[in-house]
Amino acid sequence: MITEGILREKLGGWKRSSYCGEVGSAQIGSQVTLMGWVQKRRDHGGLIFIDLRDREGIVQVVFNPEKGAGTHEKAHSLRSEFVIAVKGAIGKRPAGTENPELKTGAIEVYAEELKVLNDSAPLPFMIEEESDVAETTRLKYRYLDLRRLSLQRKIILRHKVSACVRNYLAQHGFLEIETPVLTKSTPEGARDFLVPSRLSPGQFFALPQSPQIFKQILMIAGFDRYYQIVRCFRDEDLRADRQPEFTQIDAEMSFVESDDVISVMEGLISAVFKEGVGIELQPPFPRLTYAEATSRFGVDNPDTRFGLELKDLSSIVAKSGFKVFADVLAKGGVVKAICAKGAAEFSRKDLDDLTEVAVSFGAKGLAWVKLTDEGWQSPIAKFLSDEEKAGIEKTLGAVKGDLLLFAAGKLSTANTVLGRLRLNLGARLRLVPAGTFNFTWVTEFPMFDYDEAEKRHVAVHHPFTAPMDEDIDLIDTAPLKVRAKAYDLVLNGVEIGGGSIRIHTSDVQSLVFDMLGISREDAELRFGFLLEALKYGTPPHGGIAFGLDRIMAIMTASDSIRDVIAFPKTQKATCPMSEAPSTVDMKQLEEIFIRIVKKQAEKE
RNA sequence: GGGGCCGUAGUUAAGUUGGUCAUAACGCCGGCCUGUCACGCCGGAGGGCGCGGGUUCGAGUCCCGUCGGCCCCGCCA
Repeated sequence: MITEGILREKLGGWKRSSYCGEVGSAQIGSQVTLMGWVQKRRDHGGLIFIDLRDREGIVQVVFNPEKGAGTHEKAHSLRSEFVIAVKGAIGKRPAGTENPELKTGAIEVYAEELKVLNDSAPLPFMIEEESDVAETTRLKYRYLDLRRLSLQRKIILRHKVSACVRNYLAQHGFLEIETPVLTKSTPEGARDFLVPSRLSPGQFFALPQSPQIFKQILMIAGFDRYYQIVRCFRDEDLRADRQPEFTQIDAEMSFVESDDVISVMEGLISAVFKEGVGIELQPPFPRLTYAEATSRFGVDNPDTRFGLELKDLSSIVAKSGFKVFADVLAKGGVVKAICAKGAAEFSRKDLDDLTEVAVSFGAKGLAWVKLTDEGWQSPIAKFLSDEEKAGIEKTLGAVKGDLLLFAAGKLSTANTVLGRLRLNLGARLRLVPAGTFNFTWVTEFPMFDYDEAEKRHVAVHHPFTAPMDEDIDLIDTAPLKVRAKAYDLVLNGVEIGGGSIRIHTSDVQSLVFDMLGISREDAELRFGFLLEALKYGTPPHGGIAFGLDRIMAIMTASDSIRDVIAFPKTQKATCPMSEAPSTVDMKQLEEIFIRIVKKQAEKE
């Protein structure tokens, strides 16, 4: 009896005959042995119903006092999440008692023998399909959270996708080769996680932000095609789609150009989405150049599931009497706008919200126009001529009932502001169709960007990306005009992967380092082994890396990648379950020659 | 580094202008119940409102600070 000490029986040679979720009408009449967790007990005093759960699903077990009083008595003591084994016969449920909600709802198990393998303390929260429990609590008891079938299905699907990736890439000649986790810090890019070396006092390993250099070295070594499903580490602030450790599907190929990589990877993504969500994608996927993507959608990761594209009105309002527009244009800026169909009825509050969005992305303010029965309703209407108004309406395809939103300023600012407003409006107006997967390659990224804070050029992709052949002479003269052989794959407005053709000659690599303000000495110190390797017969090569977590999040319609990672971290990069990170013993610190320096506030 | 939202029983939440407001549902415990699957019915236990100050005769309710969570900007080659 449970009340007099816990009853915990041994398996005693019992073998499971199938998973709970796998029994069905086909087995009616046959004997089964099932093992799993008690999802729910419905005790009628006489009949007792137990929903028995394992990773494949739930089946109803019936305990009847007339079929073994001892077994029935034991069933009475069962509680949620007790671990049990049941022997019995599969039977068709009596007419009218079928449960269409359950996959196994046509049948039930008539229990003859029961073993209570383990009990369970009362739960901190219920194991339910859909949970509204606070995420911290769920993460603290992640093993319970993961028992929820909805979460198990996501983790299981992730496994299937990984298996599919390995299968596809192996079939296409890619070799799975492991690269070091303890590696060398490369100051370009994200902040590194550092690991002190006990055997080299004062020196540190870094956890890889990606296996970038190693996979290039593998190409130099002649492996021709490499892949790895690999953990990467970046010590930056977290987001819903960013974890400090995340998983990449990483691949590299030799003797290829951009189109070759893209083509093989379209096959991979198609295989993965067939496996994952059962849809047949139709490669080749649409492509946009970076210039076109930012011009039409405002961002380099365009969500192409809906329209609401940006239009340039600069030429129309070039001689405008509206000072804000005129001033911006005089300074070389642009005036762009979007037209939200049917949004003329937006309230003052709606417009305030949109203005707030615009300002948060760098706008000075937000000019708007409602096209109503009375014509232009807008704070700026009086500054614009009829001719200008007509031109704006024509360019935007605006009609009565529409709302027009304007951004004036630097091209990049105007694009960003309208691009983000577009996304906000897309959600607000429910323009985004559910269940669609729109893939777009974005190509011809700029090689360099200018970092105002650091007063130097930085690589938009990474320092090993090759420039486009026709732009190579611009590196010295007009670096910001140089386009790279880089490509991102965007799915529903989310960057799910990116890659490039790499520089495979040491002279071009040195030139690019020069451009990035990395001195010869610095380059030698940081990437010396790569520069050295490039000298010894490096084949042309390129590759790509996909964010597996993001792909899985989209496939499973999850709001956060935390839902597709078995053990994710909180926004402060902690693990509520293991309570990592934590302090360590002084002895451990001494061994690695580390001393903790307290923050000023703590000293006092 | 910054902005926003949140923190009341195991869980999810309600708590008016500060004064029986500590409340509900689910869960849990006990009892009854042979067709339930949000089982039903009866009874019961359980928190002092994230933490620390302050204002007040009196504070989940106001103020300050702090910790934690989530979303976002910066950051993330």
